[in-house]
Order: sequence, then C-alpha cells, then structure tokens
Amino acid sequence: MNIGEAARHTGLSAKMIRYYESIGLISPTGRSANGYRHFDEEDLHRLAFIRRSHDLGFSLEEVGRLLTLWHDRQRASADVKALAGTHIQALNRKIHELVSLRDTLQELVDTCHGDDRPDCPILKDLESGGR
Amino acid sequence: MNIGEAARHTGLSAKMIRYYESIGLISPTGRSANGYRHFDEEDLHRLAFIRRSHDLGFSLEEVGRLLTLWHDRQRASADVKALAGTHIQALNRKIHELVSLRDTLQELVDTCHGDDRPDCPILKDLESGGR
DNA sequence: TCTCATGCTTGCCATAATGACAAGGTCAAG
DNA sequence: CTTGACCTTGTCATTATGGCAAGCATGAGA
Repeated sequence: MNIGEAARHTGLSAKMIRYYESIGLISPTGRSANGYRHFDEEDLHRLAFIRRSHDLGFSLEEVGRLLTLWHDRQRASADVKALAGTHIQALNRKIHELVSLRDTLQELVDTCHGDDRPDCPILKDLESGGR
Repeated sequence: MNIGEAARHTGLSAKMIRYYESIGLISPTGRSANGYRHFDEEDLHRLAFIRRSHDLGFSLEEVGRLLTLWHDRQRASADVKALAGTHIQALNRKIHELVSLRDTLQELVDTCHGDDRPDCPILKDLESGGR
C-alpha cells in the first residue's frame, strides 16, 4: 500500500505520515524499487494508534512515549495511567484558564450596551489593565 | 524610559516589545542619540492595553483590531462587542473540545487498574482507535 | 508510442508567539 | 580604565501543519 492509500485509511495526511517517520515516531517503512514507501497492516495499526492518541490531545512527544509503552508489553499499566493522568491535569489547567477568560470576557460583553455609542466598557477594561 | 524599564512596567519582555513594534502593533518609538528606544506615558498605556488584551486570550491579530477600535473613538461599541463575542465563541468551542477529551481520558484512566500488570484499557483504546 | 493525469519523492518556506544566544555598542559607578 | 548592566540587531529553535515546486513513476487513453 502506498502512502496515499495509507493516508486515506488512517485519516492522516501523507505529509504528516512522512513527518512522523522523520521524527522517529514510526520507523522507516519498506520502499518499493521506485522508492515509494510501502505500508503493511502493522504500519497502519501503528499509525491508527498515533492518530487516536493525538486526537486525544497528546503531543507528538507524548505519543512517542505511549508508543514505547505500547510496544513494550512488559510495561506496567501504572506507567500508562500516570502519563494519561499528567495529561488530564494539563487539560484541566487549560480548561480552567479558558473558562476564567471566557467568564471575564462575558461579563464585559454583558455590560456593554453594544449600540452605536462610542462608549464601551470592554475598551475601558482593556485600557485600565483590568484593574 | 528605556525598553527594560518599560518591560518591567508592563510585565512584557523587552523582546516582545520589540516584536510588537516589528509587526506594527505599536508604531516605532522615539530613539535617543545612542539608538535606544524611548518610551513615554502613551507608549506605556498602549503596551498595557496590549498586555491586557493578550492576557484575555486575544491573538495578536485580534489585539491589533482592538487597538484600531480603541484609537478610533468614533467607533461604535457594537464593533468591539462583536469582536469580543466572536472570541468568546472560540473560547467556548475550545473549552468544550478540551472537556470532551478530558472526560474520555478520565474514563479510560478510571477503568485502568494501574498496577504492575501489563494489561491496560488505555492502550487498548488507543490501539483500537477508540471504537 | 506519445501524452496526460495522477501520485510519489525531496526540500524549502510559512505560520504564532516566544525564548535563547551571539556579537557588539553604551553608559554609569567604582 | 574596567566591570557589569543594559541596549542594539540578527539568527536559530520551538509545535504541528499546510503549501508549493521540481522531478520521476506509472498507468490509461489517443
């Protein structure tokens, strides 16, 4: 299977698959005589793992660690759980941060009359540095 | 006032202040004979506006638009409100996305026994593409 | 067989916002 | 006069991704 078909199969772009190879997330695949990359079932499986991990918000570096843990079947599930736990904490921090921003901004928007008068509480807040 | 003092004053880094100048977020400040940038009260005010806007999660491009609206006092508050509203929507989308990721991941972590056995529901999910 | 479309290869450029580093000029205090 | 702190500009790196270009491969149709 060529890279295009592998891309359609996994929902990744051909570009990204080459990139994953270049940063060592997947080992170099076999090449046909013409130099085209050749993907087998195992490659697809690994790519699907990468796709899913990345969809869950893991950075590519974290995906790499997950792949290692996945590959090394001796590895304790505690390690995977810890990595996922760290990621959840990061997600929670980010969520709280965004919620806080949104609430602040929503308050400002709510107090802005929003008609064609030039006076605007939002600008007032930005001006004053939120004090 | 030199750039270092302006940086301490606004909580921005000197590097970022130069960068904001380079992308036109602030107009080139005056220079002393030695070539050092020179910041007056108005510059500081504008930098504080930028800092606050950026802290509220606006991209630098959006900050630029806010600065334009701020500068043009004729501008209707409706324009500012609309820009802020768009930003709130983006924040909400991002928040929901992250919450969804976190919940999925939390479920997986909860079902992972996390001891030293190699069997792990998290890896199982990643393997199967979450199906 | 010639040609055209499609697909593969590599490599370079760009993004957003920031840090780090380097090499050099400046200034004030000791 | 030296030292240290500060300023200048420039370059490189980050993360993950898209786009473009030049060149080769391959298969189908004329």
